[in-house]
Amino acid sequence: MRPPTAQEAVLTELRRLLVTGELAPGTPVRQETVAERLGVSRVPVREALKVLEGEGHVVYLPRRGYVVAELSAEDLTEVYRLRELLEAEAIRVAVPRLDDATIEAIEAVAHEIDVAGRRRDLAAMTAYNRDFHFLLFDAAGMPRLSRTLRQLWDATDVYRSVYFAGGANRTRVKHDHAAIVDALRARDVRAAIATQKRHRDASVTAVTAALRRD
Amino acid sequence: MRPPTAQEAVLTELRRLLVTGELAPGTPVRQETVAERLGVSRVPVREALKVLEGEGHVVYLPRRGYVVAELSAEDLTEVYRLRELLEAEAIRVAVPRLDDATIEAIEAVAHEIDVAGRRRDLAAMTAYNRDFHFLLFDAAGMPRLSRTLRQLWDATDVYRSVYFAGGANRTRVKHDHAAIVDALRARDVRAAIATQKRHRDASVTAVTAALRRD
DNA sequence: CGTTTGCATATTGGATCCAATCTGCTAGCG
DNA sequence: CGCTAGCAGATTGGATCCAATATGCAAACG
Repeated sequence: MRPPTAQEAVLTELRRLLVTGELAPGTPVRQETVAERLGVSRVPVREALKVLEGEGHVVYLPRRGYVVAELSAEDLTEVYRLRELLEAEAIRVAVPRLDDATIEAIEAVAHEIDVAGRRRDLAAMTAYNRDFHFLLFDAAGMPRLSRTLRQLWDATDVYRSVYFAGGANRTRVKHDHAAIVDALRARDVRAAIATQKRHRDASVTAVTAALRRD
Repeated sequence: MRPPTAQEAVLTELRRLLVTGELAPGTPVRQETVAERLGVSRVPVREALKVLEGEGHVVYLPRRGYVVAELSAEDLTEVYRLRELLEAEAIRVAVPRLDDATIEAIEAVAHEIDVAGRRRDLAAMTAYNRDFHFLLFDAAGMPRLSRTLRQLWDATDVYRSVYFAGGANRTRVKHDHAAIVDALRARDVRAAIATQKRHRDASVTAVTAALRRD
């Protein structure tokens, strides 16, 4: 019963279609199609699309409609560079503020990723992975930073799921996350930032490779 | 002319109302009121509001409507901290890429700020001031960075205009801008970043003071 | 006297309808 | 044979209408 309004329901569903790739980059989004698929009129669909436009998931061409955004290789590098700067700041602020309960919550989520990985549940993995990292980022207590980081993560969600698909990457992720948790426990800011950077770099090369295959 | 669609016209007008403070922080935005004031229906108004919601200019409460966002002191500090990180990156990338024509354009805009200041034209000053800084930022060739920075600038636009109101600040701004241009001419990244930081810090203290007066 | 219930009004959310524009195809022209 | 004009269908943008919910006030109740 979460969505009291239809626009939110549409938004949630469109997001799902976008991250799973069912709505592939480059394809136009027909308002009528989306509307009747979800059993609503075009009005809430248009409002949801405006939100997605602001997040960069779709591009809007007046009188022509909305098209699923395509990510260029340069755009991808830029996203990861900005993540590097902002995630470092988030970790810098968050680590000294972390309480034990939060660290344990983070570790618990890391375990969930592993469990989801064993049953090859990609959707759950990406969702838990996000939780893992944002539990840490949010602990900085900087809502605007969190929001900006979420935007950057959103932009590459479609492409990042390919990273989890590879079995070799899964063990790597598990190892990286454990290393991050260790750094948090030790309250070691430098180690946390460095580990997070290595972790991120591993995924950017994988995603870049996936992007080139298009 | 420019706005082929009504939603864009509404968006532009609402932005103006927000930046000038005619729509003060905390006041609810009545869709009907905006609609009839601009001679359109509520539909394009709602789409424009969704964009502004994404930018953080208004907050949306389902079934209750939109309210002009208020900026807390913590939020302000956060915005400026993020600007510090991202503007440094923009300058780092942009300065080595700057050609003489761009530097002269930047200097020309600095002169325009001064001219506008002499005739006490606050609106023109803030607009030119923005041009001055974003000519530099955009030169980094990182569109997503530019977009993020614009969002951060937008968030504090209402409050920043008070800074330009003070005559003492005007001469300070003139001096700072000249120092920035000098650093650009010398292709001195460190100096440019340091100057920009001092410049920004001066405004944050002024804006914080203005905020407390609320 | 304070609290709560019920009702009238204001306001939002969504559906439907119509106008404007874009797309693709066909036919006419040079 | 290629190119342009124009027409029909598709699609978007916007207006209007109706339903659902929230708000404010007043009267009834404890």
